[in-house]
Amino acid sequence: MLSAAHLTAARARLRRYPAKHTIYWEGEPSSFFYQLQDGAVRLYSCGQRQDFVHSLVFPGETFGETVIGTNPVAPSSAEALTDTAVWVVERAELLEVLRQHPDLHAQFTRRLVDLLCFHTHMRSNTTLLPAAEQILQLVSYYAHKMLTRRNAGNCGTTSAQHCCFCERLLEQADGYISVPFTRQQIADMLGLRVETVMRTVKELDAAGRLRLHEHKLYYRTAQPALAGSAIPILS
Amino acid sequence: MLSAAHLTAARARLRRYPAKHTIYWEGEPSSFFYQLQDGAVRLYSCGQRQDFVHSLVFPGETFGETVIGTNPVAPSSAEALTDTAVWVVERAELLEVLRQHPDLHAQFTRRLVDLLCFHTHMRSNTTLLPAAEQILQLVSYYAHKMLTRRNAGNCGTTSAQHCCFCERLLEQADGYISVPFTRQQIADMLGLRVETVMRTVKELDAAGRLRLHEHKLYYRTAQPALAGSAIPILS
DNA sequence: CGATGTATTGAGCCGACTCAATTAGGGTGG
DNA sequence: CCACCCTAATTGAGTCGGCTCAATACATCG
Repeated sequence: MLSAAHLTAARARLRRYPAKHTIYWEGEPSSFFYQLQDGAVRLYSCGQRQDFVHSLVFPGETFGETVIGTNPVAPSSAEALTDTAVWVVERAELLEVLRQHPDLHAQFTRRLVDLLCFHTHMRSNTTLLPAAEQILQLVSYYAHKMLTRRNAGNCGTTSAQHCCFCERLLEQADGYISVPFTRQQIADMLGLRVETVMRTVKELDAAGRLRLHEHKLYYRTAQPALAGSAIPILS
Repeated sequence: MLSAAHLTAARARLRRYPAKHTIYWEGEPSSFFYQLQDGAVRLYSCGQRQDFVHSLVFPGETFGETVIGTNPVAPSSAEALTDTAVWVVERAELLEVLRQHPDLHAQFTRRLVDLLCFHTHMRSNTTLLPAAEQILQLVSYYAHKMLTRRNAGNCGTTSAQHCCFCERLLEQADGYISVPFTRQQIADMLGLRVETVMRTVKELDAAGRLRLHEHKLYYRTAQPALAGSAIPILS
């Protein structure tokens, strides 16, 4: 994440996109780097029968990092899920700022490493785990990510950085949080079908690994609080 | 790839491993960065029923890049496929050398971007494409990679950097090259089963998209040379 | 030649997908 | 508050690609 000073140094422009607007298409030459200020973005690939969502981007996170490669081509499309505000940085400016600020470059590199680990992990999950485990891991990953945002105060209506997902993530008293994704979104992130997610989630509920209540999905982030004990929410 | 000077600056040690030796395990804290000098390495994850191979590493390529993250944990296991020689660099040394050499850091970052693009692409392929297309794309990717190595003279018995795969990759006069992978290796890289690869490859042969001859697999890297025309091998 | 590893093939199973229909929840204009 | 609309949630029946299991054929190497 670039600080305000870095954004200024890189001549970043704040652009606003309406919901469903495509910021760039997979396969086209990349020219820009992005940092989401407000809203939500999905990175995805189109298929004949379905879309595959590589990841969701939350405010404060960057995307389009691959622009710093030589002769870069977008490996995915980017679409605004809600009305969004995005800092847009030109490739050359980004390269220059990274050159001028070694610490930022190091931080940028760590972001790449995180992305790489995420995709590596998801890739082996897809191959090696049954649908139920994949769903749990996905929900767990995003739940922790959103809780961290929430706890850092980066979210909510008082912050400049709104995120429809984090805001909809309601913590329950008993250590469960509501999962702010639709079945379709979960399916798209795993390459599964809505119906499969539907049925698998019902099984997970029956097995006590998730909870279903009034069509909403709940995930346990912490052990149920026992009387008198104070167990912090995992982050 | 680090030059000899960089390796020296980073106090890299050349270590040799026998075939089938595991260099590190998925899940354990990472302490080192590696650059393959000689041999071949596979990065993989173990599953209950099968292994999943994230990628193959050839001489001159690096692996374990994720060690530069904060609190790094290996996202995959690394195993020597043949007898290998590997330059091993301590995390702290790598960080220091990258700090001292901005150009190297930039190059390192581009390597991460390449890896990210590769995994992103493979991930959408897994979800969106049928087995036949996945096999073609995989073979195409590695064929080009190995041909590039070959053409750059980094391979062969006269070079210090041997690679059992590149050496086995024989070019035919008609623009076909032999694919140096076993069906099992292809299956592991795609998360498929040997039998599935077997059957799909036969279909691809029938469809003229691949060629099977005496149990060996051939991939067309260039158009069949017409009389009098000089079509270069794609790289 | 025997051992070991890879290639092949066939039969049957199964999880995930396809297709189609129905129900529920939320938001909007009247 | 109600009719209407649209998205999301559900459910059932049937299909299919890829997997499982088992057996056989090749190939290479000591």
